[in-house]
Amino acid sequence: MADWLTADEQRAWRRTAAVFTLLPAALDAQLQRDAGLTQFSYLVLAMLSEAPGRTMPMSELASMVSSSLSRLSHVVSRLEKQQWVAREPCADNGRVTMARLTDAGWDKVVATAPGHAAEVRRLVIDAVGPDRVADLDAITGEILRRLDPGGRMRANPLSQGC
Amino acid sequence: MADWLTADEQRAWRRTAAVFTLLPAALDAQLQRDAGLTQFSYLVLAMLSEAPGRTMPMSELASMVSSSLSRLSHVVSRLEKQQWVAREPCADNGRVTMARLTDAGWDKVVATAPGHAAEVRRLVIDAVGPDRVADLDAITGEILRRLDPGGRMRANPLSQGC
DNA sequence: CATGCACAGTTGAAGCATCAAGTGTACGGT
DNA sequence: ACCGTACACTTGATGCTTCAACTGTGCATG
Repeated sequence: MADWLTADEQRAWRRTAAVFTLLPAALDAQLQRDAGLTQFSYLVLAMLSEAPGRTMPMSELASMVSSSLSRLSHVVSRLEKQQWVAREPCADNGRVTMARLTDAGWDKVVATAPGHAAEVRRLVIDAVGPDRVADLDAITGEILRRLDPGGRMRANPLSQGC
Repeated sequence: MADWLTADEQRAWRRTAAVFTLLPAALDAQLQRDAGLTQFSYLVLAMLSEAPGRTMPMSELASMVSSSLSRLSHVVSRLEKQQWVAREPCADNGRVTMARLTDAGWDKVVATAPGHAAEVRRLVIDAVGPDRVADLDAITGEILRRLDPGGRMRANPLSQGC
């Protein structure tokens, strides 16, 4: 079977692929264990916690967390059941729905963020070392440019301290 | 809300997190569209295609693709239904099951690999540029060391030319 | 103001992943 | 030979994600 990448490229990609398998699993495991949250649902809460009024239209939130509206809608339904998020119609525009972080949701984020941030630091930031954080930033920036040619991406932050 | 990472670290992490959302989705989309395969199921086929005799014990295969035995078992069941993989008992050891890539499975890999490799090159290798492939290799290597402290990881290659 | 179209969002079904439990095989000790 | 334990899986249920279809709102056009 032909080699489509050079040996060096292949090694780099194989390692990258392994990280793509293991890192999300590790971060999910920490959040699930300590907070009963998915990385994704945590991200949703975290983004809301930074929004003005802790409130955002669903579609804006969806683009912030890089998800489909459908996926977000399902997740918000679950978060609503736990009373961490509330849905409200928008006065200005009849077809937008606002997602608002409740006080309980805020408390949840506050309780969850430090542990998650620590895990991110341990597994990523400290792992690559202070010298290489800039390289990581540059590399992921280049890849993002390919993935999101329009540059339409929002920050997609894992939020406060993450 | 306190900042648990410095501004530089945070930016690097947010970009990284965005890549972790978008890149697997992009690669999955290509494979799904062109071959009706998941990235994971393709990886399983690809690993088998490189094994001697195109055959491997389930548990070895699982560690190669960094998955639980449970997940692998479900996926192999599906691949078996499509006649791409066959399960066979092992003569030497009554408790191992061998997974074997069938001829049809081999053909499937051959048909699928080039397109997938091209997408990997486009989105990752060419995106980071030849100068930075070594950096990518180093960074992912460091992260892997944290994720897999025992060093028990297999190569986790995306195989031929990927 | 009627028609058509695009946008914002929801819903239900189907597929895949994860978890907990179960089966059966090897192996160590007694 | 017997027992307990650890290993190599498999299976079924549950939950999340994705996909396709649907509702309802705004907006442009004639």
